[in-house]
Amino acid sequence: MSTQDELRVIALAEFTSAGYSATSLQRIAELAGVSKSSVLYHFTSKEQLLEAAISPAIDQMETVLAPLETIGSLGDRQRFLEDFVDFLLMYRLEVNMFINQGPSLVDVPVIERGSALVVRLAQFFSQNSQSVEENMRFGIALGGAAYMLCTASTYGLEFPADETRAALISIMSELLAPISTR
Amino acid sequence: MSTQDELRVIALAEFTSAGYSATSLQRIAELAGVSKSSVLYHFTSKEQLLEAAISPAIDQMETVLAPLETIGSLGDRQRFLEDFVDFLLMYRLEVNMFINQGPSLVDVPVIERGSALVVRLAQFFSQNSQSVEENMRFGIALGGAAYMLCTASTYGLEFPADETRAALISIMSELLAPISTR
DNA sequence: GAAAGTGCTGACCGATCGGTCAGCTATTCT
DNA sequence: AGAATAGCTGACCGATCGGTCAGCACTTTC
Repeated sequence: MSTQDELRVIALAEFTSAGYSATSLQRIAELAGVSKSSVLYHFTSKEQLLEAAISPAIDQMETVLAPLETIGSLGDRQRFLEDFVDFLLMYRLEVNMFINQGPSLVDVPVIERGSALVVRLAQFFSQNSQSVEENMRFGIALGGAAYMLCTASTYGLEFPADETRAALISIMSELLAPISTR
Repeated sequence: MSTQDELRVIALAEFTSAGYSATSLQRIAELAGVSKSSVLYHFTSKEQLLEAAISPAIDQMETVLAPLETIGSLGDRQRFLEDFVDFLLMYRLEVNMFINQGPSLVDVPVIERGSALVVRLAQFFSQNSQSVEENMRFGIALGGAAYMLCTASTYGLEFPADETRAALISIMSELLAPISTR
């Protein structure tokens, strides 16, 4: 792995666990075994390092959300949900960071891009219902999943990957099912 | 409201929205219309200001969790859940901060106290089941509720208080119901 | 073999951080 | 009236922050 890739991976892990503003370039450099100057050679600023760390996840979310407006049958919906859960599992660090720290990182372009996607997703899941509960079910599913996938390990909870996937799909299906099928 | 109380309220709001480490004492002082020195007169350090800001919430959580081990009937359980939801609503800022930034604030005593309470709560809701899904339902309910109560406003969502309470109780009851009743 | 480019470094910069301290003002206590 | 206390302040401190820059070693290109 190139130094640049290594820095991106380390930065993502630190940004997620300690927080963006609490993570110094110096610390990232030390963890990577290079100098701070080297970090700023590969990335022109701390903010650009953040962009590089999470933009692949936002790109992938864009791809996963592409067929959103064409979902028709319940089968379509189930397939989309599974793809979305796979996305959450694959990019759990990025998602957690976006969910937890996104609101304090407005004006970072990639964060705004992600926010727009979340709004689009929320609109889909509540388009046939303006009820408070319906909107809250979506919020709890999204925020809860992001929380589970990262923060849970704080309490020493570690789950097998396949079981995690199955459980997540099951719970989110339940939370996000159309009213008519509940 | 005394200057001290005002500082605590402002600090809590800023810590929650911008993050603990991203919030400077200077900024808190400016928002309160006093000098930075004045902040450090009322609170001996930034960390102690954090303690003062969230310890009332942790105290209240301790009170709410007190009857946890004596819960017997489904009625007990329902009453506890309602009390817990009321606690979440009352201390939404503190809870959000604890959930989102707690893991990066270990070694702060009040955070550790809160973590112990969450562990105790998790054990209750999964004591009769070590299944992955059961544990995840708890995590999603807790993390999701915390997310909804604060971050959702980022996306311009604002719900009436009473509807929020009812919906939250309904959703969390569903997520945390004993397996036997599902 | 000179020139150009890549990866990386230490020295250094201004700004800001959390925190200390002496001292000011106004109120309260004796 | 005088002493003590509470509330608050500006000046200042060392440390650390993100970021700049000249220059080093090495490889590739011409």
